[in-house]
Amino acid sequence: MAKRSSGPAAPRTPLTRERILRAAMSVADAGGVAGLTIRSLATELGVKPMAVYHHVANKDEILDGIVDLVFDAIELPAEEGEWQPELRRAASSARAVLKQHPWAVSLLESRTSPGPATLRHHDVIIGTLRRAGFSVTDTAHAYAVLDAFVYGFALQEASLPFDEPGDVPEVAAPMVERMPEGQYPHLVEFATEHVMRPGYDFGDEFDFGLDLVLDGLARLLVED
Amino acid sequence: MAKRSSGPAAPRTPLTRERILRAAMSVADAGGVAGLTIRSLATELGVKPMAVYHHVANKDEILDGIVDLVFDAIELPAEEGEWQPELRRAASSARAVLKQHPWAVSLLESRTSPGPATLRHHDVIIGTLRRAGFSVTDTAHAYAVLDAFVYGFALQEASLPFDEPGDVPEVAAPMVERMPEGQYPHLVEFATEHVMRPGYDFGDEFDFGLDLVLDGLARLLVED
DNA sequence: TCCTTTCGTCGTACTAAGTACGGCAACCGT
DNA sequence: ACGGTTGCCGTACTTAGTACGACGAAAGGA
Repeated sequence: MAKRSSGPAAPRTPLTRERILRAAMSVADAGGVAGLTIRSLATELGVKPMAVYHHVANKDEILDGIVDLVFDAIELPAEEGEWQPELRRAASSARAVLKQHPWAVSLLESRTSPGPATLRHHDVIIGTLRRAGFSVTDTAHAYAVLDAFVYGFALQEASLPFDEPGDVPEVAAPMVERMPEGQYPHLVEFATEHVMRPGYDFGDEFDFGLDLVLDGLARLLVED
Repeated sequence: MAKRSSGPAAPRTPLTRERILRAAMSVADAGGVAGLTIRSLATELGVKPMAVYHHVANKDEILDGIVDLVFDAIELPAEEGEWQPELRRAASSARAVLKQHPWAVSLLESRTSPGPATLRHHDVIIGTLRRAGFSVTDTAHAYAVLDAFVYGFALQEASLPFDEPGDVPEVAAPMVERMPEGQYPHLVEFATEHVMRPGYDFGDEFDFGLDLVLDGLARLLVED
């Protein structure tokens, strides 16, 4: 059988940090962070638990790693484009990615050591704002609102009890039923007259909010 | 010794669901959600672990419970006031409470069965928006942005690696040092020229963002 | 006042998960 | 062919959630 080595530095192709993190993402996508254990991860990789620990120090490092992978998947604004469309695209991408990996949102809070993709992401966004003409102070303002909105929206989406807009009535109806009569009148009105109507999709609220934020920021620019 | 019974229904005053949830909050405040275990909770209560399970079904119920306690602590807008100041007050309160209990933010995502205080909170906010004159659709828009911003901001605050504004330089300086030369130019500029300057406090960004959002919503109202 | 019923608490123990430690085997260059 | 290196695994210890059943104190009736 032919050797598989193709040069001076060709190891055994086994289990790299990279492969571990990818697998960890799959497992988390399938079963949430709670379902991501060293053992489930090892099973996914077709390997015994302790093998993993030769490539990462501990589970926290895995969690940090997959958060950074998530940031890596988010589109960055282009250097050349106008700031508004570029930031809109980046924000939409962020939202889309976070929707695909809902566990990422809750990890954001507990991870305090940002990886390279995370830093790059922040760097490029800040750069876009500065180039658009925002002062350093206003850049701080702008980035804070924008990020807060995107993360917050993702957090809300992640905590929705339904995945598909079509599922809403089936899920919402029993919840409304269980509410004590007249206790939450506005909530009931809101649910029956809006949320449970056909065509409702919470995700649609994203564009509204994003435009509101970007408009507000634009106003900040012209005032100077 | 006198009996302690003061009527027909005077139980033993021992370990109620209420006391358990309060204690769980304290433990989480002290050591984060990770530090909240049935055993640590039992210790805090001066009781053995299994005693807890006579008042709650499982740990998830405790987590749901303390999330609802957090919502309970958030001020509600008053029925009589004007919508803008009232929502501003409610949002500020939410942010303050979430800052005190940073673990709550990450729990929001994983909990899908809202408690009474949570429902009340939503109900009153929706009511405030409706009374202000927002249509049902616009109420949905408005609530989504506002909540996204508040939660997102809380999420950002919770993931800051420092607690006190004064600590910033000590924490940020080594992070900047560790960044590869020229890799993140905007980030470095931002850190050195803004974040590490005396007087910087990320929390100050909240009011800016909140005003931006509320202004945007007000504009929505007059356009009709 | 004593016994019984009931309810709250506890002891024990099982399972899952993170991970330390040391052994072993496959592959490398010589 | 051979020793070293690298990567993988077996075993086992620790912590955490929690099922099950026993124990003990409080409340009510005889």
